Amino acid sequence: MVVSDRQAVLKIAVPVPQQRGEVLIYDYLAGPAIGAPVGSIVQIPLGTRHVWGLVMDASDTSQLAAEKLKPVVMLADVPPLDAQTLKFLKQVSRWTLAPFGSVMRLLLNTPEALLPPPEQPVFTLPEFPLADVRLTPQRQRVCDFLKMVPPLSATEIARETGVSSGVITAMHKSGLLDKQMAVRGNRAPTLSPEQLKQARKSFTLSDEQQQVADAIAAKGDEQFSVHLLDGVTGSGKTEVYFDSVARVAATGRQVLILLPEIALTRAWQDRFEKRFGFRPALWHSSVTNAKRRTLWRQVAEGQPLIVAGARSALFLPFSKLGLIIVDEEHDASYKQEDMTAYQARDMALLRAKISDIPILLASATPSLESWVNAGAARQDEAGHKDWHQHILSSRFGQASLPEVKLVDMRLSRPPRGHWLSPDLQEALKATLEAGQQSLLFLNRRGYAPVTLCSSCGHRLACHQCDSLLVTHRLAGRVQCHFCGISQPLSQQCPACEEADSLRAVGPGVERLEEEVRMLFPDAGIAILSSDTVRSASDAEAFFKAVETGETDIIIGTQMAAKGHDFPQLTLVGVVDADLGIGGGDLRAAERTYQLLWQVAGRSGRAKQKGRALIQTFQPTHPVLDALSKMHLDNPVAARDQFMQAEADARQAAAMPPFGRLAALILSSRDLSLLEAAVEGLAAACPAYHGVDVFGPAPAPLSRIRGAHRIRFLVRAEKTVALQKIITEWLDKVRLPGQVRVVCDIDPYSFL
DNA sequence: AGCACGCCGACT
DNA sequence: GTCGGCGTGCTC
Repeated sequence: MVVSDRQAVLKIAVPVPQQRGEVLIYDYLAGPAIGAPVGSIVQIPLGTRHVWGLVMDASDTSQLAAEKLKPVVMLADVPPLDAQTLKFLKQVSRWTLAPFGSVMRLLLNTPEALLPPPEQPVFTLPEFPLADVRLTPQRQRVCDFLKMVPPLSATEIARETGVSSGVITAMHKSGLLDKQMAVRGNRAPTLSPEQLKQARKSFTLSDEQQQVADAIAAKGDEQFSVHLLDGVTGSGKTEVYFDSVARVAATGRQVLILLPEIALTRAWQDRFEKRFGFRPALWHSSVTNAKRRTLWRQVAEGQPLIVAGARSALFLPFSKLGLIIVDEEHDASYKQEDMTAYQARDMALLRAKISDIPILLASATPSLESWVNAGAARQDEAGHKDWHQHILSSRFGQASLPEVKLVDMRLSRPPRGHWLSPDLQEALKATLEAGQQSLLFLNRRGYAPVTLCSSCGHRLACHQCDSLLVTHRLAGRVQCHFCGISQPLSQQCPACEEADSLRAVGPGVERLEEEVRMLFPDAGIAILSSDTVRSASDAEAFFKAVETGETDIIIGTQMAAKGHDFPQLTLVGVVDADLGIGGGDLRAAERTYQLLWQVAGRSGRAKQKGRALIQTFQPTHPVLDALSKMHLDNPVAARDQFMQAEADARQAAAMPPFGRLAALILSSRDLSLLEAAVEGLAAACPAYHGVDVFGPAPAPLSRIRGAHRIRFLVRAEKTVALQKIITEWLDKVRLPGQVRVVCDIDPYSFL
């Protein structure tokens, strides 16, 4: 059809998860959005519902008949996305092979931000005040206050005058106040000129920190560059990147600081506030709706802001972005593995490249990818020209790196059913007697990872997953760690029905606590795991007990490894260093190294010297050898030696970052249908030079929540257009509706 | 992703 | 005879 106005038809991207890596565009009559520029967010009818879409183009024609076109419902009450943000969304979609509609949803996840602000009740003094009503001092204060200010909400009046909000409602009821409905503007502060000036005030850094900060500044803030800020734990990386944050924020541009969700703790925020004198804008899963709405709109409007957020903050509609920081850049939680699989660190690099701004990657244990890209590896081709590596090799202040000792469990073996070697017991005792704190690290939740029947040998397993049930004594249940299903603990074997025959096998943190309590009955012992510390208030209580010295020994899972500062902690005991090393995981060694380094780094962060005892059955393994050299004169050299060996192995196997990898996971509840689909896909398998397809094989968890999963792995040379090959491959076959395919570019889970 | 349409089992 | 299970396919 043809219409008269040049912009009467809008080409709108719809939030429908179709078209792998491409934009699905439908035509709409512009209606109220006539003249809306590209990037505008509009509400449109789609089927029977209303959804938010993105204007991609305007036109006077449509291929479709006029009666098929529906009009746009409304234009969002926010500025259109700029060209850079649109380009970012498109490229994320093309890179991850996620449909553009799914990527769009990541950005449009805060629908309440798109509507005009809701009306709120506000209160004013009536024109003709009642003379005969008695005014209590509180009421008098409210009246005096309202004479000087515009209409305000009950909460605001209450806050400013120090009365309870009940006073205000009561005053309204008795006719002392008038109530009206009004739209309140954004009252939450962005960065004021005052604060921007404050951000720029000088802050004392150590010589080494200042040198690095200056080197980063010397590269300029006006174009794309990547800085790998590679500093040992406790070296003050945070303060160094705050220097860049301050410089860029002072120009009025927006700054994004990405942190693993778990690292967005009070401690980090306190550090921020200490440096800047104000708090950053926070973005993570538990930020309230009202705050999300405000922040989203401020970001879209281009107001000056420093946003600290988890990986989802990358999809805020920044319009004046000047700098990105990725803290703990090696952290595996930047990798999202479900529906829309993406690696936030890599997408942050993409965002910085598109916006032509600097990006800082900070870590004490950089990922092999970043380490190689920054040119730290000894290889023929140097790192990328835009990348720069900055090393902070000493701890800040009087702190030094902990002394690391390996405990050879073949020689120093604890009795059966116990997990602490005599050496570690001795160290715990000494630390306790010195009035200092210890952390025992065991990356296993619950009481025991395996429960088996001593009569028939049956192992308790999940009905709907390919996994074993974990005994949790504190909760009195056995639980599947993949689907979350649980059942009460029972003493009867479900297979042979023998009574009292189930035995817990292997250690979990709860069982370790039992052992420690037996050894040190008077010590304060606390478990730090996702089961024992669930909420912010749990965390508050936990850290308080550590701070006051009520806790002597912390028994922790992964949760204990990240970001927390325990000044009185001088001993770290790694109960089983071999846990993560086995298996066929590409990154197993790298990840174990990173995790154990971070854990060991919890020790001795203040004045007292710390140490770490690492229990292992394979003390000659490169990971453990490198860790044992942590405290030597040049910890970076020991680390680099390990990284180089890892890099060599990856290069020999042409694996990332030297080659490219993608996983295709097909899943279905119907196994025979799945197998047929897999067979069809295998038959259409691409055959190119420099491309290998492995599989089909059962996926890492061959069954989750009752869905069977089969996986193909595609490995390709670095120069190969991997996404194109996969798209063509999937286009060749038609899959039945019950079989789902998920692409994961650069997958992290193998096993 | 939603949501309606559509074709087969246990109930007022 | 209907209510409702979720398989299939469409949404400008």
